[in-house]
Amino acid sequence: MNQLAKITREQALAAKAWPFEEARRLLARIEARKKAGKPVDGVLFETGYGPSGLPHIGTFGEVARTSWVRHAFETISDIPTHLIAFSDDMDGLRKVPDNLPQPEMLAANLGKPLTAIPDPFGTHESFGHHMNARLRAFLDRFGFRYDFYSSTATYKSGRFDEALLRILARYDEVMKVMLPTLGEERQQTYSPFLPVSPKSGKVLLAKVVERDVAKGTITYVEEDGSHQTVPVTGGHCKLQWKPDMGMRWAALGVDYEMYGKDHLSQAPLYSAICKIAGGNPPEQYMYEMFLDDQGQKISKSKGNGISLDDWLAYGSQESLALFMFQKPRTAKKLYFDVIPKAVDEYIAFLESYHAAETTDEQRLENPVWHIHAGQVPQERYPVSFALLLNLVSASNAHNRDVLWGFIRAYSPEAVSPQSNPGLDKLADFALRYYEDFVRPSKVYRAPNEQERAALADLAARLEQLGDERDGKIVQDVVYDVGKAHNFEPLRAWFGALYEVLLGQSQGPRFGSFAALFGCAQTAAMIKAALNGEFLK
RNA sequence: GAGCCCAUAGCUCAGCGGUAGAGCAUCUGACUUUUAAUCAGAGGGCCGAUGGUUCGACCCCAUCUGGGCUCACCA
Repeated sequence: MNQLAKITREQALAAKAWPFEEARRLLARIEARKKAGKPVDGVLFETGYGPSGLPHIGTFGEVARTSWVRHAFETISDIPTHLIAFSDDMDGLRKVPDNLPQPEMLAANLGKPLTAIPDPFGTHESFGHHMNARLRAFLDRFGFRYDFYSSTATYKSGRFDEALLRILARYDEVMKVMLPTLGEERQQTYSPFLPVSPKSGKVLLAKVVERDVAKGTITYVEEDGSHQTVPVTGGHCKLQWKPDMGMRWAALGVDYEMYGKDHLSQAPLYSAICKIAGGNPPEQYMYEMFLDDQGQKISKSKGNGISLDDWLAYGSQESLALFMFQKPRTAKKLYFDVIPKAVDEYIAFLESYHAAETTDEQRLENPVWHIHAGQVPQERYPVSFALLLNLVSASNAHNRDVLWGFIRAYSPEAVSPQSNPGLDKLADFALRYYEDFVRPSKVYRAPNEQERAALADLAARLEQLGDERDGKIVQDVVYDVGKAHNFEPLRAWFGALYEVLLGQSQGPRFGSFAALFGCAQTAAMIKAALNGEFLK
């Protein structure tokens, strides 16, 4: 039961699953710090978030993956860990996002920090605060452990001041790093410091004409052409995105950060700035981007691929976590068809985790150990999700009770929604899948004269059966009716049943279906079909 | 141009140092009072190419070829 207690540090140190590989890199970093005589009071993980858009499936992936490394680290070391979820809420709003209320209000506030713009939803202190709350709700929903940091609040608190002043003092070095990465035009006006205009409140991409290291100020050209002097500290200036990341690494002492491949080429810049700001760049891990079924990059504007909500509508959270766990450095296709596979793979990993012959060493390599942070649930899934999906579409089982009837009939061992809540959830996913994908493709047809008479006959016979639950007896009746009405071959009779009643060309054994669905209910269903109610 | 990823059965992929695997598809059989489902089994791979390391390589290293993606403006 308590697998966690049996795992030894030696086993964890030898484990090959990628979070352990990462944890060992991190441990080596910390050992080096100890050797250098520097204090080691904790290990800091960071994940970043841009709050001008809602959290999405990638946000989940990044935080989940970082959390797995964190947990792996905790099993090989007693050094305390922290994970910062950092929100870039001081960024100026560059364009009005789609699908938000009050676009004209947002347009009027373009350029201002997100935390200085009213909340278009009207529920929070600012737009930034609103989005931060959404992020936190998102992270809490999945039970992530984290410390939330607001960029605005951190700048204002002075926590970045020391690093900011160092960057001001070593301005030329910063420019030497940054300028080669910029276009010729941008080089003319570039400054790592973006002043927050005392006049307009906007975060300005302004040309800096003077620096005073002793006073800790810069003088820049305002939008109206005047010269303005502001401190670089205390939230009066924000750093450009790339230096911002490096400065933050230095100021907060970040030890570990992941990013998508789109950041890869920028990463050396972050590290260079971090060193200039007096820090030691963190261990970094690049993960690949997701592709759609055509192999194209998933982007919000294209609307290809699937969203987090899509996944969670048809598959479990655990299955999504498993997908994120597997091969982070391979560009994987993320589209609808991978969900059932991920769900069943999760079930398979769960089974093998609990199998008697599985060793603790093997358990450490099993994704479910990571996904559940060592506390792997005992639940069993004797029926696969693939079978459930087949069952629900083949059986027309569009309500839970009927579906559970089929599940019991198919399961090799006793199951119930109470004792198998996970399976019950899968049943819900299967039902939703049915509603969204199977039902719309159904095509009902009207019965011909022969079929009409037979169906009426069958309805009457079913009513006589009352609450008969033996599928065989009911099947005999169905067969009799077909014979009595001279269907040749007899399969035409069954075909008619499916096409008229279920709107599909194939279906479950009809007797079993009627027995589970209820003979009386089935009779009522036949009558409804005869009345043409399915043809609309 | 720079960098990253991928290349294994018809398809989608797993395997990452010790005699080639799964799912789907195909075929055969069993069961079935239609089909489907289910169960059992079969066929199908010079593991992209060439060198190297090794007693031994799909697995490690180098080079090459093909495909894909990311960054080259702004965050």
